[in-house]
Order: sequence, then C-alpha cells, then structure tokens
Amino acid sequence: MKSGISKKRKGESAGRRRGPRGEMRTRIYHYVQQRLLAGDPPSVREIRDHVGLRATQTVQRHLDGLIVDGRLERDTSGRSRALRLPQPQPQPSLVPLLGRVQAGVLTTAIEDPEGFVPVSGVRVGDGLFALWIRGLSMEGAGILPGDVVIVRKQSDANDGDIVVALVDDEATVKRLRRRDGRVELHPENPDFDVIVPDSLTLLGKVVEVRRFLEGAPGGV
Amino acid sequence: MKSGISKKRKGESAGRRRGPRGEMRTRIYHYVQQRLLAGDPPSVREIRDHVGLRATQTVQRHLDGLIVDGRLERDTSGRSRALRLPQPQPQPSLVPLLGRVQAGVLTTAIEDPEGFVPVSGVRVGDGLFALWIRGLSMEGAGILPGDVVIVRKQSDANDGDIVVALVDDEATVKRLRRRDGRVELHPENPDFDVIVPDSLTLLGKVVEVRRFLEGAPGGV
DNA sequence: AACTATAGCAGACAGATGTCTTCAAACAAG
DNA sequence: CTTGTTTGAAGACATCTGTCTGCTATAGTT
Repeated sequence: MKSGISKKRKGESAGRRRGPRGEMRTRIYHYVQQRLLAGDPPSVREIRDHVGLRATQTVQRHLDGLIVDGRLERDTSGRSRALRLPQPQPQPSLVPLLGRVQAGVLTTAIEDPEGFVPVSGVRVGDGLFALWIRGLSMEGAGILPGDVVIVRKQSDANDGDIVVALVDDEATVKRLRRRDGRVELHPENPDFDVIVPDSLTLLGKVVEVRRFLEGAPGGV
Repeated sequence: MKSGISKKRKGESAGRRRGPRGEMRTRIYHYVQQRLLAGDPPSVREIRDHVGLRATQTVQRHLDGLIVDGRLERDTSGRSRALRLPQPQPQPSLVPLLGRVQAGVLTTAIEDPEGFVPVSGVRVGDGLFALWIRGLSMEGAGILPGDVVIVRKQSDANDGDIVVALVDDEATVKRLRRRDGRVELHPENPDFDVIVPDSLTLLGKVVEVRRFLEGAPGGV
C-alpha cells in the first residue's frame, strides 16, 4: 500500500464503519466529482486510498450505488478511469480564450491561449475557441465590448448566423447575410457599414456570448 | 485492433511517413489537447488508434518530443492516462440553473435545478445560482430574453450593480440605484418603470451574463 | 437475542496501459 | 551516392486497473 495506511492484521477492521450511514459514499462522491471537474478521472485504487479504505471492492460497491442513484456514470467499454458526471451535471470542457487572431495564426493562437472558459460538455470540446469582443459593431444584438464569444470552428454558416470571419486579415464578429448569391457581413449597429468581402474566410459560428460583470474568466 | 485499420502484412508500412515532417506530431498534439480540455485523458493506444498508427512506441516518441518542447507534460508516477497540459488549468464548478424563483423557495429551487452551467473556479462555486431572463426590461444593458444570468447570493449590493430582487414575490433582474437613502430598481429599457420597493429583498448580484445562440446549457 | 442488511477486508485474476527492444522504411544532409 | 536521422511497425513484458469471490464486523430490525 502506498498511502501510509498502517499495517493491520488480516481482517482486523473488516466491516468497520467509521461514521454515519452514507457518509463514506458521500465522501467518495465528492472526491470523484472534484477529480472529474478537474479533468483528471480517478482510478478505483486512487479513490480507495483517498478515503482511507483498504479494498477496491468496497469502493466499487459505493460507486455502484452512486451510479444506481444517477449521481455518477460509468463508461462500460472496459477502459480504465471510466467514471463520468451524468446529465444534468455535464462534464465541463475548457475552451481556449484567444488574444488577437489574425490570418494564418488561428492554430497557433489556440495552442497558446491567454486563458480558458468552461463550457458545457454537450458542446464537445473539439472545434471551439473563444474571443474577446472589442468594438460596438454588434451592440444591437446585445454583444458589447468586453464580452467573450464562444465560436465553433466551421467554414460555412447559415443566413442570419452570427459568425467570425477574416476581414483585412483580422478576425471580426458580424451577422452573415446571403443576398442574391452573395455573402454580406452585417453589423448590428447603424454606425457601422455592411461588409461585402471579395471572398469569405469564415473562422466559425458564434454559439455563445458571455459577459463578466465581475472579474475575468479563469486563467486570465 | 479495434479501430478498423486494415490488416497489413508484417512490416509492410514500417517507417512510412504519410505527410510533411511534423504533421503527425501536430495531429497527435491536437487530439491530446482536445481530449485533455474535455476532461478525458487518452491512453497511448487511444492516441495511436485515433491517428492511424500501428505501434504505441511511435506515439510515445512523438509524445516525448512534445514533452521536450514543453507542449505537454507527463505525470511520472507510473499511473495510466498520465498526460497533462502544461499550463495550470482552471477548475470549473457547476452552478445550478433554476426555473422559476418565487419568494420562499430559493433553497428548494437550488436543490432541484433544471440544469447546470459550468463557471470558472475563480468564482468559487458555493453561493452561486443561475436564472433565465424572461423579459426585455434590461435590454439596454445587453441582457435579452433567453439569456442566463449567474448570480452570487448576497443581501446587499452597491449603487449601479445589476441585482436579482424579489418584487411582488417574484425574482426580477434590475439595476440597483441608491437615491437619497432610498433604494430604486431601474430597468434598462424606457418602456419599463422604475420600481421603488417598500422594503428590499435582495437575492444576489449578477456576476455574469450568458447567451446561448445554439442549444441550451447542459442538462436542459 | 437472532436474523438480516450493510459495510469493509483480502486476495486472485483478466484485461488495459505504459514502456522497452529490435527491425525496417523514408527522408535529409553532405 | 552514402550516411545519419527520423519515423513507424511488431512484439514482449511489467504494472496499473477493474472486477469478482469469499469472509468478517457492524448496525439495524424484529
């Protein structure tokens, strides 16, 4: 045993409950939840060691109970570290929050973000990034300077979608309009002009807008 | 092999590079990054299968390179699924998203939320709840129907804060103003009236606003 | 008190996982 | 062209990990 638990004679503590009924299960639940929220799923032995039990089978039975209660889920493919948070407690994913994005360096910016924002797991982490809003061009849509938009990477979008496109080699957020077979990028502020790009380089579609009235997102 | 890679004769493709120098390493990096950001660390065999290699040792060598470059880290305790991203990651918390909140039932609503939204760990999860915006009274502040506000429970707030208060036994979001020792709840829309409550029941202060342009938050 | 259910221990075993060695093909440099 | 480096395959092995069986102690119920 690696955990410093004192050597006991065979069977010495078998069956011993240390606290009120249900306490161990609650302790296990909180430890697993914390580990899963941290993005670091625990093995059964790690759980065992953390809560001070000696047998993995005891942990398993508690986990079985938590799964029956719907508080945890298990990936049944036979892989290791298979616990999951269930709906409606989605496993959060972290989306890279980028600084300035210019033509050609999106991949680099994603690999070296200035921070991260957590999103619900239903959005599946691949293909998302987050950007700061810096201007007033989308004010009418309730998107203000200092907001963060979460963007799903895609190279096409529908009429009416709010998108991130490259204009003059700089990323900009606008509403996409299709007029007579042509693409237009519309601001949501009469003080800004409609942009008609010669060719559209679309980085993605805005799927979420966030405003932080106090503090900044994690890691910034 | 589980991945559907076609059976090849022994050694048939040994040493074959399929793309430009460095491409495989980049592909591996992106896959690992995405998995780690999703809170689901990959095994070496999962990486191997995802990128279409046949030997785990090849993956290991690429991972070694990524570790030398500082782009990934490895927990060296001998555990499985030991890759890490090098920056410290914010640890998200889950905030309950409530349905309708009326006087007297906030605690019940928190215990039985209709879903959860992940927030950055810097906000320390306890004491937070989230609410839907249903009306247009805060339109001028860029807070629209269908938005979700994240609220920190507190019974006092400063002049200018956006707060959640009980008015006519119903939770409402307004901007708090202090005038001549008196509290006023201001809309951010001229079509709505200023509210001057006889006594203020403040549920908390809005710390974040979120708009979901596609889908809803987890569990809803 | 007796009985039952719950909780925990110990040990064994199968499969997942990481790591190492050797060999071979492809590519880059001189 | 030759040589050295990089890249990828195959196979073996040690350890981690999940799961199962059997036993025991404790707590709850009748």
